[in-house]
Order: sequence, then C-alpha cells, then structure tokens
Amino acid sequence: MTSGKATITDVAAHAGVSIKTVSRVMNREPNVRPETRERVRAAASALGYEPNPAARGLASRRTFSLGLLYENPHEFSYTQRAFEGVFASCGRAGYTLLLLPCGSDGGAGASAASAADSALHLVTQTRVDGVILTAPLCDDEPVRAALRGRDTPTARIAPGAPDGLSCTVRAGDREAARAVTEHLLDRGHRRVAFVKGDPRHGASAERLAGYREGLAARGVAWDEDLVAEGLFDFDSGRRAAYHLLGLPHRPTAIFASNDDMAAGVIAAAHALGLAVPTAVSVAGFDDSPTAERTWPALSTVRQPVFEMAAAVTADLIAQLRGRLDAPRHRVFDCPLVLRDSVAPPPSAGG
Amino acid sequence: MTSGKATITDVAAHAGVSIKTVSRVMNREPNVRPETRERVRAAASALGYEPNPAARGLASRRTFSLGLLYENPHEFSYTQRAFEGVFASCGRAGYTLLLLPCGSDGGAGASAASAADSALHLVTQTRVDGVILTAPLCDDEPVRAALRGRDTPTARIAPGAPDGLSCTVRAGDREAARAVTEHLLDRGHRRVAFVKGDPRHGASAERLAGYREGLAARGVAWDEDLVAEGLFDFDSGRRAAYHLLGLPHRPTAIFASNDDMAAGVIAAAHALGLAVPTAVSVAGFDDSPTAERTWPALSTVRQPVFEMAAAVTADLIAQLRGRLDAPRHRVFDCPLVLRDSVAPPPSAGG
DNA sequence: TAAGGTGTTGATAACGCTGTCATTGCCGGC
DNA sequence: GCCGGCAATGACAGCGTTATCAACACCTTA
Repeated sequence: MTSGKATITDVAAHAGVSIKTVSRVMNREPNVRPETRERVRAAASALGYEPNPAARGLASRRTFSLGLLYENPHEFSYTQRAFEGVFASCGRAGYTLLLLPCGSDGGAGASAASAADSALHLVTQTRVDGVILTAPLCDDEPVRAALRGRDTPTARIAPGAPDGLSCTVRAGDREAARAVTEHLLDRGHRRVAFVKGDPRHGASAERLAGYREGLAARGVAWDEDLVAEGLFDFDSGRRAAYHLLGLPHRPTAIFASNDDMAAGVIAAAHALGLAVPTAVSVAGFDDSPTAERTWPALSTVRQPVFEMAAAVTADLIAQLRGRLDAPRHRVFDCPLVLRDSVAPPPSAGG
Repeated sequence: MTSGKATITDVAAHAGVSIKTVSRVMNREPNVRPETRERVRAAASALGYEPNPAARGLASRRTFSLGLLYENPHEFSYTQRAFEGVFASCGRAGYTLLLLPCGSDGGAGASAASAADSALHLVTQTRVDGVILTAPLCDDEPVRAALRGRDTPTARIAPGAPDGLSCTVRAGDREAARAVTEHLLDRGHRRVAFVKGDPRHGASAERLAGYREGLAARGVAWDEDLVAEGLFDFDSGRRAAYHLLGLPHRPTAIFASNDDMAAGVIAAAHALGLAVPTAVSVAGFDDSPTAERTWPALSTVRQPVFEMAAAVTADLIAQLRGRLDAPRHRVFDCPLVLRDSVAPPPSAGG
C-alpha cells in the first residue's frame, strides 16, 4: 500500500509484463491469461496503484463522467431524490457525476449564465460523456440544441415529448391524475377543483388531461372556473386556494398537481378557517416528504423518482457503451397513497 | 466557431506564436505582450478553441474540481441549500464540483461502501483537488484519516470542533438556541422542553448547551425530564413529542432542535388534540422550507446555509491556490424568525 | 562599450495512459 | 512437416496540455 503514486509502469515492472498488459487487466479486456491477470492484480494492489483518470481521459477521449443539469427547484425533494437515483446508477457503472445548477431563478452558481451556456460549459469545459436533463430543462430548446451541436448523448427526466434521440423516463402522470380525480369523485365530491403546474413542465399538461379524463369517466361536467393556475411551488398553491375557496360556489375538494402546492392549499384552508378534510378535501402529487409533514397528512400519488432516475441513467450509460440501439422510453406507474386529507364532502352542501 | 475540435497547436499556428504562448494566454500568466495576448485570444475564439481538461490535468497534476461528500439527509433542504452555496463559489472560481453521496442509510449509490471508502474513491478515482465535508461526515475519523493520508485539503461544514488544518464554517448554534429558549421563557413559559439532535452532529451538543444557558439566564431550573432524544428527522421529533406531551406535568412549550423534528412535534400535538400554539408552543431551528409548510408556521432560527457553504468553499479554493496561510474558521449568526407556533402558555396551567 | 538585468518567446521533454499494429507461440488440418 | 489462424503479449506512437529552461531583444548602468 505505498500510498498512491505508483504508475502503470511501476506495476508493469513489478509484475514483469508490459504496460499494455497492465492496461488490459485494469480495463477488464479479454485475451489475458488468467495467471498473468492475477499477477498484475497482485502487483497493482501491492503498489497501491490507482489509474490516473486524466491520463486515461486524454488517451481514450472519454471521461467516464456524466453531467446533470437542473434548475433550482421549488420542491427540493424531487430533485434530490433524482440525484440519488442518478448517483446509484453512476456508481454501479464506475461513472462520476457532475452537477450543474442552472436556470432562471438565479439563486445558484451559474447565476447570470443562461441554461444553454451552462450546458455548453458542461460539455466543453468538462467534457462529460453524457448529460442528464431534468424537467423543465429537458424541453428547453437552446439547451438541447447546444447539446446536439456537440453530439452529446442525453437522457431526459420527465420530458414533454420523446424525440427519438434521447433516452427518457417519465411517470404515468395522466393515469395517476385520473386515479386521484376518480378517488375524490368516488368519495362523493362533485365540485373538484384542480391546480395546474408550471406550464414549462410537460407533466403539467398530462396531469390536467388526467383530471379531465377522471371527470369524464364519472360523468361530471368540466367547469373551467374550478381550474386554477399554479407553478408547482407552495406560494402559488396557496394563492390558487385563496382564489378557489373564495368562489361563490366553492369546491369541496382541491386536487393540487404537486405536494408543495397542496401544502399551500392546506395552509390557505387553515387560514380561512376551513378544516381539512371535513370542510375541504385536498390531494397532492409526488409523495414528497412534505406530504407527511402537513396537517392533515396528504393523500397523494407516489412518484418513484429514485427508481426513475436510476433507470434512465443506466439507459444512458448503456447507450454510451453502444449497448443500446434505439433510445429507450420508460414510463413508471404511480400508485395512490391515501392519508388523511380526503373525506366525503360536508353533507349540508357548500 | 468551428465546433470545438481545435487544439492548442491549431491556435498557435493561427496566431503565429508557439503553443507555450497560447498556454500563457489561456492561463492568464504574466509576461505576454498585450498585442500578442490579443492576437491569441482572437485566434482562440475564431477556432472555437476550448482547452482539454484531461490534458491539462495530466500535465499540471491538478483537476480544478472539488468533491463534496454528504450523507443522504433527513432534512433534504439543508443539504441542497449547501450544494447551491458550494456551486456558487465553485462557479466563480472556475472549479467543477463532484458530489458523492455516502454513508450509513444506504439509500443511495455508494450503498455498501463505507463513507471512508467513498472518500478514498473520490480522491483516488477522480483526483479532486479538495474535498468538502458536510456534517456528520466532517467528524468521521475514518473519512478524515483517508483524506489526510492523501494530503487532500478539506473544508468542513458544521464540524464538531476545528482542527487547525481545515477551513470550517458553522452557525452560532449555541447563541441561537439560547435566544430561542429565552424567547419562549419571555413569553411566559416555565416548562420548556428540548428535543436533542443527532449526537453525531457537533451542532447538537451546542444547541443543547444554548438551551441550558437560556434557562440559566432566566433563572429557570434545568429539568432532565424535559429533554428528549432525537435524530433530526420528522419521526424522531414526533416520538419525542408523544413522550413529552404524555408526561404527568407536561411542558407548555417544546423547542425541537431542527425544523423537521419540530414538524414532527406539531404533528404529534395535532394527533393528541392539543392545539398549537394555544395549548403547546413549538419552536424549531434552521428555517427550512418545512417551517413555512407546517400549520401553524414555525417560529425558528434562520441558518444562512447557502452563504455558509459558499464562504467555506471560497476559503478552500483560496487555500488550494496558496492564498491562505492558516485555515479560516467562520461562524455565522442565526437570527430568530418568528412565525405563528409560539404563544403564551395556557393561563389555567397544564 | 560591455556587463547585467528584465520582459518576452519558443523548443522540447514530460504527464500516464490507450490504440494500433507487430510479434510470438501454439493449435489443428492437410 | 508446413501453413493458416488465433490467443497472448509487447513496442511504440500518440493524446493535448504544462513545465523547464534556453534564447533573444531590449534597456540600464558602470
């Protein structure tokens, strides 16, 4: 264990082979006699040899690292759960991960730079082998153009639409939103409001569509007044709820299309003196940690974000290794998670 | 803008200088005639030249990247706020950031590997120039030994104790905890309970000490029965609250030493039918997003995590550049943030 | 005028690995 | 016994930078 300044040459000398053979062993290439392989392994570990990634990168024109672009999110936990999933797959495959915050809200590092500049920086400055894009960046045309221009393989988490080039993963947003809506309807609600998500996210439209489908399936008429704008953050949820609950004939249930907005809805209801769920029922989407911290705990839908991120990252790596002919598009089911924020509507009517 | 395959040799030829001169210009070294410098700059941008980081790393034995180790946190937002701060400083200095989740809870990538192994991996496999350690990893002896063994400069966020080697940053936990305690006492409470944090975090002991100081300052006797164990997560806060609120002579206020546990306390109070803050007051610590999502919104203490992380990262980079003689130790003040979870105790007594 | 800086530039050798291609040894088939 | 073919190995040339040191021009100063 001579602490890590040994080079491949030292190992080769120690094992009595050429450096090329050491290289073969270190890279698990075929056509090395098991006995030789073992001798090299022993020499390497005796000397505490660690391949130098810079030299490797220079010679092989690869970096064995991926980049992940994200926007400073309102709903922190979604992004971080995605990180963990991406890390898991990177770790398994021996890849390293570079994170790059970027985007409009300017809270973070890349402040002034546009998202596209950040993407370009990631590719040129650090030469990652591939890039993972989270929503809504995965639908940002300048970003994608920058990446295409450098022929950087890309994976996209929760994109608006697949593109035939990049691996994608998304949740079954429409089906899940429909299930939530039907659940609310089946508990007896007839005036079920909906709070939309950030329009830049492809998922927002899908969830809205699911809501419509749910209404239709139960024969409840669509009422445009019961649909409020939102941006996936707590404040927009609260604002939407103040609006909806101030309506002359107010809804008895509000389906906010993510948990953070649902938390805002609950806060607004409390502030207005409306008990949840006895006066108003509330449902969310994501099953984020927030869902357990509200009072009452949120009925919501579980997005398996970790698994989704891990899967699409594994796909990207497979693609980098040439083991994937066509891009893969995965869709994950989102089961209902029933907690305490939904009850039948007040019998006496609004 | 010939898309990025130009090398330093191309630029040199185009500008009519040697590659060394191009290197000087790209690295902002002195002793280049302004006119030459300008000519090189023009050639570089005409060719769309981007230095190859692998070649740079190989020749200079530096990577211009830092590593950040963290444990999969209960309180997601603290970690992510820290990320953002670290990114901000890295971006400014032209450094790249590698994140590496590790640790006990096994949710993430490094699963089986110990934290020390992860640290070693970070240093040997990717050859980062420096490492940032978040609590509680920054007090993990195996991790630190691994890093010392490789002479990797280190920065520590919220360590138990400074060590004279690494730059550190921490919050004024003791003073802030004392201020919260005094605030509760000044509102008339006499039975103020405390929920401890994860003992592996240095901050936990400090906050407890601040609580004791606050009691002493107001002449209230220390009562061991009013101190409950916790681990900084929602569940442990809830458990602690069930215990404390089940006491024969129960507290009228509970100070949980972070927001996530405070959210658990509120949930427990609700479940027990005790209104917050009229029956029990609750205070937290951190001012995380959770603090605004509970009902009622939490009175807490603001930790400027972003600024703290950015500052210590800048210090680490200064150290890497040899611009820092002795390690710097920063302490940040944490102002009280008063919301709606604290009120005077019920007048009729417990 | 010669000697001694000082600022500017370039030639060339690393840096530690991988890729390419040549070489060797051994096998089976005719 | 000779040859083609394949497995196993090695020699060597890069990969695109930075570092070292030498070279040169020019300006002071004695």
